[in-house]
Amino acid sequence: MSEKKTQKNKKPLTSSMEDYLEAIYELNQEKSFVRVKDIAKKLDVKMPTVTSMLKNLRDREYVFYEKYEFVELTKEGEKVGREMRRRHDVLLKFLTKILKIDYKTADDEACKMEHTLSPSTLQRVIDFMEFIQVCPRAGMEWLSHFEEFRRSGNNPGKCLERTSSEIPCQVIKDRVEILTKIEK
Amino acid sequence: MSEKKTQKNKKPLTSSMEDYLEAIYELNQEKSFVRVKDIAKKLDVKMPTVTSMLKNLRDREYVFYEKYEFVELTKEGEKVGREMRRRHDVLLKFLTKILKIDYKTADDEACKMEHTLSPSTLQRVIDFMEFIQVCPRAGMEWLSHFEEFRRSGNNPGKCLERTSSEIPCQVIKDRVEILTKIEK
DNA sequence: AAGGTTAGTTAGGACTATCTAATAAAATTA
DNA sequence: TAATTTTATTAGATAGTCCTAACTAACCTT
Repeated sequence: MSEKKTQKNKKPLTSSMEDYLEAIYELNQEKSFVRVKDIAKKLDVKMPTVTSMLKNLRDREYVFYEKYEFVELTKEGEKVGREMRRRHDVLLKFLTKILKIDYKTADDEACKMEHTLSPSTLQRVIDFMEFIQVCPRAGMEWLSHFEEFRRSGNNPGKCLERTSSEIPCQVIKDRVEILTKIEK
Repeated sequence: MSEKKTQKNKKPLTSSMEDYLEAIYELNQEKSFVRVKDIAKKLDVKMPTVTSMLKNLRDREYVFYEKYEFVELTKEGEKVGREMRRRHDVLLKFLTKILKIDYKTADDEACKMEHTLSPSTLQRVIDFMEFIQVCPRAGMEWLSHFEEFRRSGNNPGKCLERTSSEIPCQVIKDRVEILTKIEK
């Protein structure tokens, strides 16, 4: 019996903990050292809250932390921080580039969503964005009609007009394919 | 300056409270009377947790509740419950019909997302789905290529082939450029 | 290097959401 | 109706996240 210490004692992280790790990850990229004050500011909490969370994260081995010293992420902590950042970016892109939501709102929403979506759903969002880019019937030109559509009170409008040109472009088609593969 | 009681004492609801109101709303539609036990089961919590939440929601005037009696939503409570259900449905549709996520997963994700999205973002999701339906270049037939696209490891495949002759070279060129930028 | 400013910590409290164990009321059944 | 079962409540505990107030360490600045 007994959960061995080898099992690494992994209670799952809460959303809040993920926020802290993401914040530390970002600050670390900007500054190379991370202070309590900056974390507090970024997350809009008071410093004592940060201190107590750091102790917690230290116990769980996501950060190195000794009092009055700068904070550093452990390997595991960095992994989580980077993953949260990646999720955030994916969602932000989706919200701004596909749904055409303004940056500030989208950024806020992404913050909240990044904790809830499962990896597979997130991947599906990525795939969908890629599909829109690559599929010639969609693409950015098509998507631009979405804005029109909304502005006109969800009236089909120009989107109903077909494009008429019939130039074959095998070469460019190939390039699309190559690009798609490169991202993998 | 005193917050008048006329102002209705509105602390914002937590996600958890929203869950309870949604659950009660749904149970009410199935059964006409709602018991503590059923709420507990639906939300996967123990009965005492429900009891204490009901007291809380009663204080906030979202439910009528007297001990040992059935629970009912107030007008306000019903409004919230219905709204949560609506949000859930919108997200479920988006996840299953657009992103092609399987029902069970989508339902779980919708549960989590319904609390975080702002009304305006949710509306944007609705508009986007409508746009896809209405715009002739997209539509369900187009969307069916998304499944193909994924299955083939995100290879444009048929989606590209069958329409490459309809799309002007310039559009595809632009798309290549955009694709390149977005992945940066 | 003394004194002030800034940054960080400790102590202690509040609130939410959950649980278990014990108890009590309501419903069912024999 | 009395006994049993089911449903619900109370009491008390825990974990997590946040706060304010008071104190302390580290850092500048003269």
